[in-house]
Amino acid sequence: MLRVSKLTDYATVVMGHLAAAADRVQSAAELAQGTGIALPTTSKVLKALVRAGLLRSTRGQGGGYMLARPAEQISVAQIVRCFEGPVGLTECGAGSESDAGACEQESVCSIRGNWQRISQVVLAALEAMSLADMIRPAAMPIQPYTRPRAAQPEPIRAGTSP
Amino acid sequence: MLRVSKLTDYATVVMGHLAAAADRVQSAAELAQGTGIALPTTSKVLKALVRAGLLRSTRGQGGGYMLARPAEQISVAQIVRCFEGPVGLTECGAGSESDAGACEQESVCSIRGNWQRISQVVLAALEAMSLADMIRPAAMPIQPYTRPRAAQPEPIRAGTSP
DNA sequence: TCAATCAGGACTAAACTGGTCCACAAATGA
DNA sequence: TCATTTGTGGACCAGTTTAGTCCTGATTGA
Repeated sequence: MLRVSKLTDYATVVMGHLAAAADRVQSAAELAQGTGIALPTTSKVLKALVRAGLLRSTRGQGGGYMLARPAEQISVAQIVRCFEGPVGLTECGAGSESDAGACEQESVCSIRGNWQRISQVVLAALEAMSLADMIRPAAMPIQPYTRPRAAQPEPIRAGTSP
Repeated sequence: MLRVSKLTDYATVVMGHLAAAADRVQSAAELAQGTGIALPTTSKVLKALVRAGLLRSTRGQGGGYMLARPAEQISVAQIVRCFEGPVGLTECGAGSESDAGACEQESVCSIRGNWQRISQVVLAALEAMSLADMIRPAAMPIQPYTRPRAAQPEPIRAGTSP
């Protein structure tokens, strides 16, 4: 798939919703209704975003969630990382100390370094886009895409209701 | 994860192995041994690559696999697409005619267009790198990555044995 | 004809994801 | 002080996906 998980997708939508009314505290219920995402799921997403420091929450009556900082200072990469962990297209070296020695095909593994570079480009794209850009119709601070050859993938999605 | 599947990963390794000895037919067993990937799995990967037109196979004694065209003319995007389907980070609009109407949050869904652009950058990175580049130590025809701010993800991987 | 080799697909086990729910903690206002 | 509102943390489950294996058949060359 090379997809971002649904929760990540939801997160961008929820964050977008919060960014659109940046100075107002909104409760999980409000956000759930506003985005069309089920309340328990919205809640789950919100909790993760708070833990990651992207949102601030207040409890009690009149409580709810707010962006922890201006939308311009929140990158899509930060949101993605919060649900997907460190961004990288392959998992070589990312963890498993016990695996040491598993990847012995030195001869072939120049491939690894190149995968890393590809991942960095992906990461750069995610870093370059802020939440503020995201809620603007077609803002895009990253370099344009030049179509390489023939037929290409169809559009994609974000923000579907569950 | 924002990961490519293991099969995709294996595929780049196997293709790399074939590219390294481009004029020689190699059997599945040979490749399995050469890459350290289990034979049945190697075989599965090879079949998929043939079906996608990236490899040519010959049966019978002395049979095996070869690149369908020079490594310079095979992009990483083609390999990825063979296992992951159309590249796109979110699934909005990718299919499900029955879902029409599910994504009604028009207000928020400028987000969707922006996800599409991010996906295009990813795709461009994958298109830009050929299999030939991939087996060269650090070749990288795509623009360098400029580190955005503080701490960042660790390295990644490709080509681990199963 | 026989052995080597690929082709296609079924199948299983494990892992992951999405989604729900519950018991608890904190804030607020009466 | 107490009831109510709201977030917190974690457990849990069902469905899906993924990785990996295996089997049966087709093709080819010796």
